[in-house]
Amino acid sequence: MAGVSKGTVDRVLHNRGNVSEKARLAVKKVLEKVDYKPNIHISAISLKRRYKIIVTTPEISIGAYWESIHNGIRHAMQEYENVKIDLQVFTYNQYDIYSCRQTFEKIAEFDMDALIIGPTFPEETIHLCKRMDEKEIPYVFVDSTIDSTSPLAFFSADHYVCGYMMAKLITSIIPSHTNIAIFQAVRTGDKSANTTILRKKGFTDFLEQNGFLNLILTIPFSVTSPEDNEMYLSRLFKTHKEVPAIVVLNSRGNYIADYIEANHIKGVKMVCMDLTAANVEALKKGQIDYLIGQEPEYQGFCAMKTLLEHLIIKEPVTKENYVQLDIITRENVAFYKHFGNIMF
Amino acid sequence: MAGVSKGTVDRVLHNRGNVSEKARLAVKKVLEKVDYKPNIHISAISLKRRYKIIVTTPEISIGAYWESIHNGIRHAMQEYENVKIDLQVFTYNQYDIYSCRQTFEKIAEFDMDALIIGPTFPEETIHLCKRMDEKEIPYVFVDSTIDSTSPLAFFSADHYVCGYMMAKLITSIIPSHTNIAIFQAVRTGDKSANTTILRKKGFTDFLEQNGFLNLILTIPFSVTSPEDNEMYLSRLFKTHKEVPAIVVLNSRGNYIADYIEANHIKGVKMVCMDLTAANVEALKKGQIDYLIGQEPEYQGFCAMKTLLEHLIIKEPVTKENYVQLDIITRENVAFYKHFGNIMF
DNA sequence: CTGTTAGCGCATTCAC
DNA sequence: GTGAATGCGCTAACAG
Repeated sequence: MAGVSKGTVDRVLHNRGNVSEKARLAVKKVLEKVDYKPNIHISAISLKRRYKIIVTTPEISIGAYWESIHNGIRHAMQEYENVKIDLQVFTYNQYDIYSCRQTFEKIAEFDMDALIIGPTFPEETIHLCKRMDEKEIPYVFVDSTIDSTSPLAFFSADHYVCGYMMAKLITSIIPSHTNIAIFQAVRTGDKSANTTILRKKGFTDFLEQNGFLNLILTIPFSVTSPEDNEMYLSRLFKTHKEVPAIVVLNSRGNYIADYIEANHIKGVKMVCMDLTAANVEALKKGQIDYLIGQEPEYQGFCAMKTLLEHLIIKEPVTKENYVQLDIITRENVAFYKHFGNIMF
Repeated sequence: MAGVSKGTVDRVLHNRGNVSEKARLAVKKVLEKVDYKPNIHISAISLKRRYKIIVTTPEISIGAYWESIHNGIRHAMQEYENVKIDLQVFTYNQYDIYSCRQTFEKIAEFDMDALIIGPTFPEETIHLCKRMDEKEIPYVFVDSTIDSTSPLAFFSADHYVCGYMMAKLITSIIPSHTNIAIFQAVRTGDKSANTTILRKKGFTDFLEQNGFLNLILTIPFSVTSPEDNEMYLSRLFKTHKEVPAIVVLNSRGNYIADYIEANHIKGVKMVCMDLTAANVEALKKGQIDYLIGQEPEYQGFCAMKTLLEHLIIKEPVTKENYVQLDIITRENVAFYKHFGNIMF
């Protein structure tokens, strides 16, 4: 249509240069007119290039939160099976800041085309991102985003709203005088995860803004040395004659639910995070009343998909992407497929 | 690998016959070994065939439920842009059984490769499906499914559970003695929609099973002649000194919310269905407390996607597909993209 | 600076 | 029954 060959069109499409201004304009005009959209799948089959992509997140345990994110990532790779991807995964211990630091240092040395980061500690992440910025390697965040970085995009829940909703839900099912115990994970290196901080803020803001006067008990919670939890828990249930309501700000609510069941404590209302296998079980048994889901598969899926689309056909992407905060009860949990539901 | 040419492999893949048993087995064996998966996108580009697909649903109004389903259908077509599809849409008046009957009669006469049905009236739908079965034309349901038919698949919420959840939600935010008014749509021809019946059953079952003794007022609700609603509504709020809680079993909760606002009635708790533009607005304003979402875009998307995959690469599909029942509040509504979220 | 050619995985057509 | 040839939209290597 523009009176030039495929080769020239291709050069225009990918700004490869070596095209006369006249030909370039002619081609551009036609592309505009026919509203040309490249087909990424077809592109991919003919593309010889291999992409090296690195993924770094907290360690993956089966049936837990981060496994879902990785599932989503793999799922995107399946959908773009024609794209030749070399994937490398580096996990770190999310409860140990030194583990994170070490892993990130190592990653920074590698060569790659893009990076997916599941961040926990802000400073370490910022440091890694700086290195990527220097090398102009695009990176995207999943689970949460970190200030002072410039990712290509992020896919995260709004953790402030998340905490806010947890407060709304727990207060909707307990008497106004009931104490509320909030559990948050302790981490070596004394840094809280950025997500926990935001959730806690949202939680207390809700109570304040809506005039709730429940006594709030903040309780540390160790994933690495569970024996400490026993102490806190027994103290919690002994010192207060009336059982408190419980909110767990990380995905390990099932630990608390198990303690409560093992000790035959009755009447505890619980709101927890994430559809881990163990949490879902506790929800079904009625130990947990509400779970908040944050679409981890979808996050991983979108992260990888966005990256691939950016690498293959340039096109600008939406940078800020907040995922759904699903309110799950024992009634609707069965419909939240641990793996499905990716459109867009 | 099997010592035959591409042509023979293709014949085996598509059961086109004209292949010796020996060659067929050799190819099958190799396909098995390499775990061959056809790539539907690449298939589609080389496929000469055009597919004629008909969609029939209730009429579409902007910002309303059925528009979302159609959006999802179109979205699937975009994702499979290489597939040559001739789409024809026939809508009927969902509040008029005769309109439905007439539309379905017309459709039954047409020739097509596949059909997507958004059903309302069981008998009319069964009749249409019988005709399709005779001609061996595959059809899939969206929104709800109908007994005594044999669709290729259906994508629907579990409407019984939906009603059950609405009961749980409304009772969680009202005092135990509050009356509950249930609105359900009236339809000419005196047939209720199948979805309404199921939701109502779920609703009353929840109350019964959990010992709730609230007085239930069932109120008819006309979408076609709204002037009748005024009468019912004013009577409702006059005869009962204490304002009742309200549950609307169809997607038009905003009508009631508007009445309540226009008449300055305070303190009404509401649980309604579907993220229509008007309902979302009422939710944000605080008129509605909970909305139940049923992923209409996703339903439409999956329906079309399933059909295409069935038409192009045969492979068996999952027949029964229950979608998420999302619990939406003013806090999390912003994250439910009216258009996104399609994986798998 | 430009056009030609080959090839990606797949379907189709036609001659053997 | 079978294989070879052609083409879908696209990238890439190369010859001019």
